[in-house]
Amino acid sequence: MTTSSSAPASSAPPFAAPKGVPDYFPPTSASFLAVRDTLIESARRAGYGYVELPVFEDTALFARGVGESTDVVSKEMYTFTDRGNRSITLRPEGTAGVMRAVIEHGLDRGQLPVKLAYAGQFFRAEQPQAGRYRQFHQVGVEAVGVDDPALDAEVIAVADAGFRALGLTGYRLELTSLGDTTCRPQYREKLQDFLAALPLDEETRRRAELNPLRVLDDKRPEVRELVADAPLMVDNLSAESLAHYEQVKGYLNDLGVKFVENPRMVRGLDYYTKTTFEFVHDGLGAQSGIGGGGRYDGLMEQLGGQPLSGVGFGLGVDRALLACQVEGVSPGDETRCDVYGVPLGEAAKSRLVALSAPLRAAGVRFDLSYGGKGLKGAMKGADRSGARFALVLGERDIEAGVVQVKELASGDQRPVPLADVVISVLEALGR
RNA sequence: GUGGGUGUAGCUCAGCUGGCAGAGCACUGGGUUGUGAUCCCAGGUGUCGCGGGUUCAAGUCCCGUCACUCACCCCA
Repeated sequence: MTTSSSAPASSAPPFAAPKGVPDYFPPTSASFLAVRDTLIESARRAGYGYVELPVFEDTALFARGVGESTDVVSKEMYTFTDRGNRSITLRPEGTAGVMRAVIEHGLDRGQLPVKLAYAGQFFRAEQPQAGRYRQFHQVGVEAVGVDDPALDAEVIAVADAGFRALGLTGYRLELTSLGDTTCRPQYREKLQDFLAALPLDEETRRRAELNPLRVLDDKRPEVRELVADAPLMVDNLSAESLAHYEQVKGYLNDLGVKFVENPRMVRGLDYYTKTTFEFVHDGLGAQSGIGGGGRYDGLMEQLGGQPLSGVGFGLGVDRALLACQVEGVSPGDETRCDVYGVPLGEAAKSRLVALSAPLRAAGVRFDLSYGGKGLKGAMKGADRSGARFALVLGERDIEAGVVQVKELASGDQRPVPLADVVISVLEALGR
């Protein structure tokens, strides 16, 4: 690397990442990958097949699927017009896109349920905050086509197992039911009547009109007190929804998944029905939800497909990673390489470069010192790489047909024949 | 969109009521010519976010501005 001395030192970098988007780089990026992969693996173990879907879709898909009146659609979408004059939106959530793909490719015409998992980034133009980014990452699953409470429980268990596999313990699962198309409208009216009689401020009154459930979840103590006696959805469920809810709880007990009921839980997306849940972690600040989901029985039909039920979740990779950091667990924590090459001179360098191919092919994570650093600098590189062994090679070694294998932690060093390097290294690593 | 907090070295941050730019980590070179981490020595570490004002004198006080951040709202 050459340094340019012509440009004056400047305090501000020439470019900064757009507002509210995270950069992940080593060593944190290793944990990020591990979190994402661990959560996907949990879904894979339950028979969910991976789907890779586009990051942008027709704007109308989200407007119709997520709901026009939601905050997400009304003010948080990244929407633009493409060169064909189509309105395009960067996906703010995952379920609508999966449903679109299921319908478009007729995945629901085979055996049901269709069980799919996805991972990727999502976009919402919100004010950034701890754990809330404008580009964030989720792992999600959707199970479409079977209205079985055991499936609700499975989805929840998959999320729980994923978090547990990460080593997380400081979270809880909150559960409730939002009812169905018969009982929810009735309850909503009942709740609005109750709220209308309360001395609420203008802002809250407006919210009561738009989404009365949300008022129940207000953080202000004085409001909480006012709504303490408000009617609750769980007390006004239809017979069918109530039975469904009870069975979900029963299956969760069978699965050994602990939960607490929170009848005041709010979901920001319109499509949820019946079972809804959220994984909450204390210690993340205000954005405490590390995952959430539920059942969405009207969504497929709403998007022009068959009237099939569905249930799924979205788990926040960024927030799960934060939770890991808060709890002091570091998934994916490993050194950068196993073995590090230290060449002395050009001849040795070309020998080590040549060796890197067979070593890596044998599964050894191998790096070497570039740039002609000299022994001291190259050894320093070996140390910083976290490698267990250094391969030191100089003129004397080449003449003798050997390479020095040095264990960095102990300082022990021994020559091995150059011809047997790969085998010797594998042996030294205990493989 | 609305509030609070913070902007000093690559990173984490000191710097009291105005008076010469600081520490640790990291980085580079050296301390036996073929050995790192430890130890010692030397060294870049800098528009003190930016602009204006007050003052003999501003990192410090005032105004503006931008950025970051936390929170409201909302949510993964």
